[in-house]
Amino acid sequence: MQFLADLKRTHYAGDLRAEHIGQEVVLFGWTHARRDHGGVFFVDLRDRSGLAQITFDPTVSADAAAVGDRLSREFVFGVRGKVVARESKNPNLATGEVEVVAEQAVLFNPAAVPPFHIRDDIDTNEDLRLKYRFLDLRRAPLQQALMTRSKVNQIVRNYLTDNGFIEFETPILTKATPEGARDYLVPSRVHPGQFYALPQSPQLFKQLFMVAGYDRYFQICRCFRDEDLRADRQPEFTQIDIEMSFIVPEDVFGIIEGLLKGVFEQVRGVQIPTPFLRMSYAEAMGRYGSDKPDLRFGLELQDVSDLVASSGFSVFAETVAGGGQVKAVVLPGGGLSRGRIDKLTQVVKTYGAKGLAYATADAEGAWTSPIAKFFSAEDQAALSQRLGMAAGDQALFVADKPGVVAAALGALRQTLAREQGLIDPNALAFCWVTEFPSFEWDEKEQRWFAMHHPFTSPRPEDVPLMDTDPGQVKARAYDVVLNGYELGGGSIRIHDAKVQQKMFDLLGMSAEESRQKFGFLLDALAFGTPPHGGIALGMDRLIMLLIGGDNIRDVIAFPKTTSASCMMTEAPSPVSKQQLDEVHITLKGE
RNA sequence: GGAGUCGUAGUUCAGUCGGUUAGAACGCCGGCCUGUCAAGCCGGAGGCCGCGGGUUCAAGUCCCGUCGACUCCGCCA
Repeated sequence: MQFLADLKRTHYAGDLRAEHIGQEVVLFGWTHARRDHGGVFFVDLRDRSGLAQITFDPTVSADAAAVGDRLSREFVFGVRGKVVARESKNPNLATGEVEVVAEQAVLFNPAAVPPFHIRDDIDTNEDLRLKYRFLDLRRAPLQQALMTRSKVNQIVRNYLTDNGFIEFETPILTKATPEGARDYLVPSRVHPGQFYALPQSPQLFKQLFMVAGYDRYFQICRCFRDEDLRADRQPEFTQIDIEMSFIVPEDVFGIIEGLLKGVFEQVRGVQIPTPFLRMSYAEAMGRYGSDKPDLRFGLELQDVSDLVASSGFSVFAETVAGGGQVKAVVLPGGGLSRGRIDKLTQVVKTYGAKGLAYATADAEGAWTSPIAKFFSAEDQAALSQRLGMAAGDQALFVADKPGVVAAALGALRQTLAREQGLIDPNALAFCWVTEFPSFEWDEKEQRWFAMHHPFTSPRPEDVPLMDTDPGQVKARAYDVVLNGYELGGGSIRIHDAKVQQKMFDLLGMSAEESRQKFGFLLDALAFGTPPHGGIALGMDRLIMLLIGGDNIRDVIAFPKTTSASCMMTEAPSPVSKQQLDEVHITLKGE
């Protein structure tokens, strides 16, 4: 009987249990560890399901033992044998009640000594693990992340298909877009000097599916943005992309809530309550200093601008007089040392704050604080009361422009919560953030930019404001947020060619320019476009949050480093002169 | 583009005030061992101290630059 041809795998190693005792099994896998006692010896066979202990006993099979004797770390082998109960059980192993006594074995392939230990609790530098990603991927945590990812793909497809969505593909080689993220460009060989771009998202294509009448579209698609990386951002990432016709935002919310409910139930076995909390952008920024608020803890931002406007503390008074804000976060129980506050001051400074004022209240609301001398006893009591401070509570203040106050205190809030252990690791705090401004003013370029994208519909009642006060226009846009991460975002789109043209005008795009860049869209809007809208969810972030991780590299099989390189393939890399010639490119300085 | 942290054996780290031959654990190689669980015991090999300059009688250690990894700011419609 030959392995592979006659002897097929009967089980995965990690699935063996007491119920299999007495059965003959065939296992294939890698040598995880080996414990040799001179006579009988043990080899842990590892496959994608886990480990099983193989016992090689020369008195059972000398041939099998001879094969087993050659096994070293990561050698690939197969074994046939009987499952037996162990003499001494291992409660730390899922298969710890049983072992397989080898009767026949085959060495398929030896292995070089791996550059790092292939173990679950590895502490090796990530760059080395990325260089040998195929070894890192043998580890259970990564295998589980990728298998979870596969499962989510299937749940999403089933759910959306069951709800009448149709899955389509859209081009990867497409047209460069003037707004938004930096494009990855692909030179054209056939058209010298011209370029395709990789899609930042299939935005316009999915809208055109609506124009074409397909009504409900989805795609699990790769998107590309040539911007700097973060722990939750890769240059190529995967979106669950959705678009629907004849809808209002609530329809999108319902579909997404049902989708996420199903995913968390089937993957984590938890019930998440729906509908999710809805919160305006203004409220999110005001209370949490973020458009993606982490609602797993309190520490809300509180405005004291009116109470300090006429105080003797000129930093606060002048900030308010200049149109700024003074806001505070209160840490119940306080106890932050001077050294801790210095560290937190560094945190807020990275967001542009000039400093961090602080005060500890007593039972009467009187302060112990370097700035206490600037406030009367009445002022101190009034501020303590406004902030709801009990004895010993510590307030941390930032005074600045609203944007700086929000960013600084928002980050401070997050840092404090983490350091003080205020976050329940099992909590899942979903919410929708709505009513985003349509436009933000760019000081440097002295023009309006679309906060979401230029195809986002303003609220109908705000359309006239586009002419008079663009900063006040609210968009029919929405983000779904989980634990402080933006899980996805979308909007109701413009389906009126006149409004779309108005949008391009406002963004400073001439008629010729808009026609050249988006002529096909303007054409489409003229040919019977239904009201429509949609959303895209970040698949990588979703998986990361599902497994309780904090870095999307851990849920991507072959991720890139923060400098957008692949340590394994060494991409990007130089190309030959001939390849450059074919696409009509001359390198600078050559 | 900017800030911070890190870079010493295959891996994870230590290395004092700049001073003799750069250490430990794990891994690796050899030997012993019949019930281990990352087995154990004995022995051995293994170093471009990221790279380049500088200061010094002397640099893993101090200074400057550079490369790479990570985290963050800017950026990410």
